[in-house]
Amino acid sequence: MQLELPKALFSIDLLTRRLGASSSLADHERALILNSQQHFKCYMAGSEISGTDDQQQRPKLIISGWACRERIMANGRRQLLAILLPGDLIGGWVNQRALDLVEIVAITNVRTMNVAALFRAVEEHPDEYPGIARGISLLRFCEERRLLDHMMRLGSQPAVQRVAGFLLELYQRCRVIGYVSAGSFVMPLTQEMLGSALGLSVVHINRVMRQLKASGLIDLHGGIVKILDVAGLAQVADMSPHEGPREPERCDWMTAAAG
Amino acid sequence: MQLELPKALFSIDLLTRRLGASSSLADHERALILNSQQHFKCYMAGSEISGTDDQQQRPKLIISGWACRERIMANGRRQLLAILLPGDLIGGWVNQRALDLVEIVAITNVRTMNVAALFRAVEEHPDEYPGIARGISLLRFCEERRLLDHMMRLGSQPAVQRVAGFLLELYQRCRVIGYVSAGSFVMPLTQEMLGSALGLSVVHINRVMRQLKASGLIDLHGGIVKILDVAGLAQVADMSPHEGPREPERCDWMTAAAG
DNA sequence: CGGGTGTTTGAATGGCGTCAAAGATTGTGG
DNA sequence: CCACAATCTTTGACGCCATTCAAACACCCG
Repeated sequence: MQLELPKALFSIDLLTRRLGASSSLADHERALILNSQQHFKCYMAGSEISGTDDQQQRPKLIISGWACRERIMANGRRQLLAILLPGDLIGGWVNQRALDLVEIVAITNVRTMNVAALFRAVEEHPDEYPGIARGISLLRFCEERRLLDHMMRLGSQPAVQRVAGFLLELYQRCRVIGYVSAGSFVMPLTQEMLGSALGLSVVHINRVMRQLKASGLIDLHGGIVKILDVAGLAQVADMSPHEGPREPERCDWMTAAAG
Repeated sequence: MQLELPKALFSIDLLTRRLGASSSLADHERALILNSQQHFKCYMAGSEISGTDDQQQRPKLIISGWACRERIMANGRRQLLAILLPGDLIGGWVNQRALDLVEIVAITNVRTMNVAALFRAVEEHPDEYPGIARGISLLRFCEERRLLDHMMRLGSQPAVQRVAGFLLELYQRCRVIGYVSAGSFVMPLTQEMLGSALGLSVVHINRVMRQLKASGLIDLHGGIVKILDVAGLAQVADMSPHEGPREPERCDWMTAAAG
């Protein structure tokens, strides 16, 4: 289930870029990140990355692959609370969050990096690594905001809007980490997983996807999603098309999500 | 909209009990809390306690009254993300959370206490006030956990379960802060607000409430909810009644929610 | 080639929303 | 103290969105 792998090629870039997204890092901060390049782990698709009983909860960074935070109810239904992409942090350290008690499961094969040493260094000398500290906070903040966005979808949007908004979010996140080319990105979620994330049945997910394809908003073939009309998709995602006028191009969450 | 009020009577008890819930407080910690008994504010029902533009975001403790975190979508629908009761904290300080950017609105008249001075003292000398620091973390942790629970409701439960679970949560929270007597508590949420919180229409909330009353699980008159059958309500909340057997009395979230 | 998993489609059922209108409750002013 | 408005609750009828059931179709892998 867990095999040690040789040092990943692009993990340095990924980690540096993500932690330094908010502010430029000083040289000694970059050096600290470089020294943290170790303790990789690999999880097979479907295996558990972090369970509810996992007390230590070593903080990790996802280097490659997709994962999700999922909770299963007594009635057997499962709910995907969040999708985790390369460059996302998991595991708390201080000020443990409720999110960190939710089980994390690998969707594809996932490679992670243990950032416990890096975190410890930043915590013990917070004044020495202000850029990294800000980067960590920002990453967590963004995930929380995404969680609230998702809650809005579940609570007050019909199926088409939910799917549209969710796809847009994935698109924007993939774009930030360089996983989009020519408007397309690999989307390894099955329709059943999409349903579990969005609170919809598999069958209905399928129908909605067909509808979005027919509308010329997206294209979907062999696990590759192509966003054909970002603005149109954003418009669908934000409001039901039959409810009154709306100022054009006010996709504020797009710019916000790019952080 | 905001009027200074004389020192509240029971706010000391409330604050001490909530911050000391996880561990007993030292004498100098109690003293710090006592010295923080000032800067009260009162908000009328329906007014905004904390907006998205409110940059300073002074941390406050709700002394009395109910409030909610709400977000409004482009299509006009509003979603209550969380209900805030006396003894709940609002406003971040360090490590700003995404939740703190959501508008907070008073449901009833609300009295709050500014705990900025107390927070600052704890942050500057964390080793001196370990009990209070733990208490603050615990309060935040509990709200996050409730948020996830609510997300589960919205994503994967039908109407009856949602309402049952939500009422049970309110009941447990009211019980902890001493607002339950003889199984009853005052519930100032209108059915429209319940609908906004649970992603259901007013009409359907009404039907579900009638159903719960007819089942002998709750009683409801004049804004007062009486929980007649806690175990039964928990059973309804956790799983749909028609889906297979289920081990009795495994209401794990009840004990967890009492923290 | 066959089995397993994921996708696609149809038909039927039902949960929940919408519309509409009639009570019930509360608060306000004369 | 009563009348009145405003808000909230309750109920019925109707329609639609989404689920469920069922089966056919595609794809991947051993």
